[in-house]
Amino acid sequence: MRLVVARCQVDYAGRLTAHLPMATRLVMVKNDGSVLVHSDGGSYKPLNWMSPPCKVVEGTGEDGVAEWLVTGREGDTLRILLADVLHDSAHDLGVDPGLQKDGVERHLQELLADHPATLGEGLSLVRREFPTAIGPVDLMCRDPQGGSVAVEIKRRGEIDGVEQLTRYLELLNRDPTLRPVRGIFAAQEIKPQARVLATDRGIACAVVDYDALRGMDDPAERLF
Amino acid sequence: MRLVVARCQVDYAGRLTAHLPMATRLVMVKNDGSVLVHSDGGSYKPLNWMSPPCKVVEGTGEDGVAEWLVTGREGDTLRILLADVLHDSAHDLGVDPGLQKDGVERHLQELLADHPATLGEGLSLVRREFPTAIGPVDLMCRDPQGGSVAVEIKRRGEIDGVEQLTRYLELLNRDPTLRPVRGIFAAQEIKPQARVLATDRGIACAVVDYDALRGMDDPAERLF
DNA sequence: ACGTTGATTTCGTAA
DNA sequence: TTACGAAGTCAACGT
Repeated sequence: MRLVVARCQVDYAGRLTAHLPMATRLVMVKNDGSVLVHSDGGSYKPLNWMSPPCKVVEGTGEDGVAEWLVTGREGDTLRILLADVLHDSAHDLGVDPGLQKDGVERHLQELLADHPATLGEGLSLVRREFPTAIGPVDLMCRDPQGGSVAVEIKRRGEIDGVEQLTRYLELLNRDPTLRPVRGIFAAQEIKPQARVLATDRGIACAVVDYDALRGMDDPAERLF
Repeated sequence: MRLVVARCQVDYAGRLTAHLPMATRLVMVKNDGSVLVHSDGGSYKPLNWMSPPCKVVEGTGEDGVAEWLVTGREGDTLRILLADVLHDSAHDLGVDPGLQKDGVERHLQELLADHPATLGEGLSLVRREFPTAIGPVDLMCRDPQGGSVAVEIKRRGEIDGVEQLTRYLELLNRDPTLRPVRGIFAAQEIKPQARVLATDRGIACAVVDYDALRGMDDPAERLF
């Protein structure tokens, strides 16, 4: 990895065109050739960048100003003019062992599979990841009357999730051994527009309390 | 901005928990206190990070190993153990003038609002961002026969956009004062699958020439 | 190789 | 301030 701190101007041309006026920034060049231009604020997203695979050609423009031309796979280009180089160093980082995660949507699905009744009175689990031709339904349950209930789980409930559940329900309701199948859209938070669409399609909405579920799951974390 | 290259171990606890084993990486500390941990590959997204506003406390753990504790607003924490520091430098970057973009969907919508006839013979604009219960339709137009036409605009036309327009049309066609409403799916580029789906649903596709539109908009940019 | 789905998404804009 | 959609989204996973 190479780190360059310099006054620079950056121009990108690809799916869009973007321009950064001359200012002092960090230019990071990774081992695979990818380039990131960071300022001293914002979030983790660079001001401008080129994703791998790409190629960097270092040249010299007018007035002896260094010019880097980065070319991507789809013909997009990033041009960097380096006016004053304040720092330039290279480092051998080796291969990273990678990130280990825990606590994402998968976890929410596991908790709800253990406590399906929190989604609706008397619901019991049939199976998780119930297979269909267009992908697995998060949870398949049964209600006290013996009816089938398909559950789609999201961390944040938006319109896309309702669409997804709608597709599952359409398919499942063609199966005479399951029909009729109703749907529950479960999420930690449900956006108003998603709720409108779900209600319009006869899909119930369930807001899930992740911490409460975790408490039910692990008695040690209960408060009483 | 401070740049540290070091063998380090990183642990995050917040909305999820994440762990990075000991390895050599770049740790970037921005002026607002935000921290980014980058490896030498991947994309522009760091392996781990803390978004501003946050606070960094440098301490010393067992065996004299440096330990940084980064605390975010929502009580999430990032703990960094620095075993071997290979590089450590600080740089004053100042405030960045910011990025200028061009060519996004908004601009395309403005241009098409000014020239609706490029979408279909004799079309005229009723209004941009025509409101519905599930969100605004990009353009609402009227054809020479007085029929309503809903237009969904994308830079790249994919299946999601067709689904979106379908939802609008379904809703709009329930309104007796508008009915019947037909749809046009407009984009700079339309993926084959999206075109198939649109056609199947009786939605017309319009491929938009951004440069030509811009030329119509600004006579100075015309080539002839 | 391609499509689908999730994300500590981030970022902008309009209500 | 909030809420929503778009992103040069990226990345993991299944077909």
